[in-house]
Amino acid sequence: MSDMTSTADAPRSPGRPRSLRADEAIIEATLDLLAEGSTIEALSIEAIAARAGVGKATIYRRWAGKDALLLDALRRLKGILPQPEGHSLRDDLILLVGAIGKNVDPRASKIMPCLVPEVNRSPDHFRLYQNIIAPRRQLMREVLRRGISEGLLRPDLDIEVTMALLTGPMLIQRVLQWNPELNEQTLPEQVVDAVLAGILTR
Amino acid sequence: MSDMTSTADAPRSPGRPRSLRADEAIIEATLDLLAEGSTIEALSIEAIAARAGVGKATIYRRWAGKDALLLDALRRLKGILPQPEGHSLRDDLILLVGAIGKNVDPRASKIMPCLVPEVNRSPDHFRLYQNIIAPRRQLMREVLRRGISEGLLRPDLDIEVTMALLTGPMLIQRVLQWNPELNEQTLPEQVVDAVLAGILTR
DNA sequence: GCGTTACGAGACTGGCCCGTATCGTATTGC
DNA sequence: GCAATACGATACGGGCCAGTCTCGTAACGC
Repeated sequence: MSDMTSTADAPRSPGRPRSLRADEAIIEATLDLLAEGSTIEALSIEAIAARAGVGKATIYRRWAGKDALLLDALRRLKGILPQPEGHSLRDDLILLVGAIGKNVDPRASKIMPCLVPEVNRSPDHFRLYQNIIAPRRQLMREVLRRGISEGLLRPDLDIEVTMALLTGPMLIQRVLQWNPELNEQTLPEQVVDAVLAGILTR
Repeated sequence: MSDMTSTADAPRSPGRPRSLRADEAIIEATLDLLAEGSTIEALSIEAIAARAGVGKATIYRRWAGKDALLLDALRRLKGILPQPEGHSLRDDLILLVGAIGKNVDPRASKIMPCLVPEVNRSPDHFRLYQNIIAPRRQLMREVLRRGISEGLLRPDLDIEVTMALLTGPMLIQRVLQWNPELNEQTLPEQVVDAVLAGILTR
C-alpha cells in the first residue's frame, strides 16, 4: 500500500496499463532471492530485475526504492492464521505452537532469520513484524483466557508470560537453531505438556 | 587463532614488531561499529581502519579478510559464565535465565541480533555460536540434573526440552523484542516459577 | 492512425568498497 | 649505521550497484 500498485479507483488513465505480471514477477523474484540466502541488503534492484525478467525502470516506476519494495514483498508473506477448534485446550495450544514460524509460503522460514537485524534497526520493519505476529498472539491469548474461564487454568495466570513460555522454545529452535538435539516435530506437544503440568514432582 | 596475531613462540623475527595497540584498536573498532548498528556485511574494512586510526594494510597484514577478522572479534565477546551457587534450584535457574543474552560487554546485546542471519548461512558462524552457548546450556543441564537427583524435579523430565522452555522466552524477548508488554527485569523469575509449577489449576 | 503510457534492454554517471601497491617514517636487532 | 619490518596515509584498478535516461517496441483509448 506504499505506492500506487493497488487496484486503485483510477480515473482510467490513458496509455498502456501497468502489467500485473510484472508486479507479480518482481515480488516473487524478491522473495525468491531472499529465500535463497541473499541478505536483505545484499539484495540489489539489479538482481531482482534480472531474476524477474524485467527492466530496472519497471521497478522504479512502482516503488521508490529497495525499502519500499521490500516492505511490500514481506507483506505478502503474512499467510493465514491457524484456526483453533475450541474443543480441547491442549490441542488448540499444540496447534498454535506448531504454527509458530510456519507459513503457507515455505520461503518464509528461510527469510525470517534475515529480518531479525532489520527489525532491531528500522521502525518500519519493527511495525510490520509486530503487525504480523500480533494477531497470532491474540489468538493464543484468547485460547488461554478460555482455559481460565473454563477452570482449567489458574485464574491468577499471567497470560503474557505464559504466551512467551509457549512461543519462545519453538521460535528459538526455528529461527536460531538453538539446540541441535531438539526434535522440531515433537517440540510443540512437549512444550505444551510441560507448560501445562510444570516440572516439579507432583 | 586464525592468523599469526597470537603471542607465538616466534624465533624473534627481525625488523619492527607488530603493534599490539593496533591489534586492540582494530578489534575494538570492529565491535564498536557493529554495536552502533552496522550490519555484518555493511561493515567495511575501510570503515574499520578509519575508526581504528589505522591503515588498511595494517589490517590485511593480520587477517585474510573481513570474515577472519570478524570471527576473531566475536570470539572476544564470549564473556564469562554465570556461577550458580547450588543452594537453591529456583535461585540457580533464575540466575541462569537472567544471564541469557547478557554479557560483560554491553555491546554484545546490540551485536547478537545482527548475527542471526550469518549463523543460518555460514557454518563457521554457526560453530562459533554453538561454541559460545554450549557451555551455558551445559551449566543449566547440570542444575536440572541436580534438581532431579535431589528429588525436586520429575525423574522422567526431558532436560533438553526443559532448557528450551527456560531459555526461549528470555531469548525471544532480548533478541527479537517479541512482546513489548513484557518486563525484561522480572521475566526470569516469572519464567522459572511458571515452568516449575505449571499453569494448570492445582 | 494518433497520442499516451508501459515495456525490456541496456547505456551512463557517480559512489562505495576490495585488495594491492607505494609513499615517507618509525622501531627493532645486529 | 644498516637491513628488515611495521606503521599511517593514500593512490590505484576493478567490481558492484543506485538511479536516471534513452532506445525501439507494445498496448491501450479515442
